[in-house]
Amino acid sequence: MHLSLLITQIKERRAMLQLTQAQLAELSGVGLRTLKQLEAGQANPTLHTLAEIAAVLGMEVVLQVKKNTSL
Amino acid sequence: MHLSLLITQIKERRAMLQLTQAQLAELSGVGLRTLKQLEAGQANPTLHTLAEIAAVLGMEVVLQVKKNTSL
DNA sequence: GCGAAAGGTGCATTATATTGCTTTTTTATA
DNA sequence: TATAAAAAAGCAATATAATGCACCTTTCGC
Repeated sequence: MHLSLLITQIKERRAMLQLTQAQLAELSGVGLRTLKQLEAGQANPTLHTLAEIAAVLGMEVVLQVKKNTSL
Repeated sequence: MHLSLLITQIKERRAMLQLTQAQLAELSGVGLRTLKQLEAGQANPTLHTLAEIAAVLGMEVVLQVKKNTSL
């Protein structure tokens, strides 16, 4: 998994929308401390938390089938 | 967010690969109880748990930009 | 109908995600 | 450079995800 990619996407998207961490936290209903930890890569967020943040950023969490399946 | 959609995808994918919950739990390293709760819709899994399960199923968790952005 | 396999659920414990508060560090701007 | 805004980090409390175990229900073969 690429948590770092998700984090990058969130940070870039937030910057694009010109939102501060505090604003995104407020809009998403997620605690500021939680958002900070997530962006700092110091978190293993729940699906709910990730989805709430993503929603405000105009994104959604999806499961995508990978090209090269090992099983 | 559509937790139900993610759940459906996981269950269908597992069925497609002809894996039992016990087998998927074993392969992903996730507790059987955890997987059961997830498939039963009684869970708010962490990104790590979801990703581990998805990986075994040949899928990955991604953030997708939605068409209709409200902000 | 019986029995086995798979799936679902109650209960309790442990690990950890979430949170607020405070302080420190970084960034940007006058 | 000052200084204000934003971000990062330490600390501690609370909520809850993850887990195992036991037990019940469903499904499906014989």
